[in-house]
Amino acid sequence: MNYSSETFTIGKLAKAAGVNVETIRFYQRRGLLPEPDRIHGNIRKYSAADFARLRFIKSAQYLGFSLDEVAALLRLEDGTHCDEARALAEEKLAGVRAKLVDLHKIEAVLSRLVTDCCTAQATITCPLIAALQRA
Amino acid sequence: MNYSSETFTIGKLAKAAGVNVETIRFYQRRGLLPEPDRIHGNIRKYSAADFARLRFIKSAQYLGFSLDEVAALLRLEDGTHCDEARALAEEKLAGVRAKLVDLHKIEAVLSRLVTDCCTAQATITCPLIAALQRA
DNA sequence: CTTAATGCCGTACTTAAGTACGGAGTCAAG
DNA sequence: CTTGACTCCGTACTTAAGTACGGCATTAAG
Repeated sequence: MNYSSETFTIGKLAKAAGVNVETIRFYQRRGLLPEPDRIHGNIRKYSAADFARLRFIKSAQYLGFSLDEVAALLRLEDGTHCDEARALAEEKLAGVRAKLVDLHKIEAVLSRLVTDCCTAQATITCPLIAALQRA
Repeated sequence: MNYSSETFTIGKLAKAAGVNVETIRFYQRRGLLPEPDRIHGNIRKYSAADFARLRFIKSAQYLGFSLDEVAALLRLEDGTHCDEARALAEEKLAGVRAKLVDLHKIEAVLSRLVTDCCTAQATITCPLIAALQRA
């Protein structure tokens, strides 16, 4: 009966994608994954397409898209809404660049703090904490 | 009676520090701010020191410290635990640098996605979404 | 045939960092 | 002396993205 090697139970899919079983059920409730066919009465049967979709979700998430945004992206999946997808991506990109600017500043402050700390042994208060109080 | 210009009500302090009144009460419950003296029976009276401490919390938070870590930092305030403060900062710094690496990668992917999108009008599917599916 | 592993389901819990709410008391200005 | 703005308190709610739980059914292995 099981002529296709490309079907997964929920457990297999979870393991393959490196996520928790509950996460898949959760994505289903959120509408990010379609309710799959069932076999043997009640067991969810996933296809390679489901696996790809799960990977898509995880990639987009890594790129900073929230699950709501991923859902939006998935709704544009037919390729006729290129502009909208692009707008979403541009927004994300702007956010990422802003975050980069901030993180570079933070890195500078933190690394200065770390080098200052304990070089000035004479001072009574920790220079790191003192600096933070002035920051 | 009010001979000091350096006292705040909770509302004034909140406004001065740019936070919500409830946030101050919340920080008090978390032990990040001391319970202040009360005047007129029951009104919290804050000092410039409280204001400084609040600024400290917000700076540290901006640098990526969680409230728990801020609390730890504040416990080291006497300056005799420079090493520990430094260790915390070094940990944060490592985290920030890792995040920077990731964000740079993400920026590259996203900006390529954005430029690819809609340049290849011939394709049926949106290149952005297709790329994400392969990512 | 039995037992351990899965699967199913709905519901509740988690974490972080606040925000909001409702009712009561108080204070300063007009 | 009243009105509107603060303040007090404890409790409950919020958001995001899951995770965990408990009870029951099914299934694969030994």
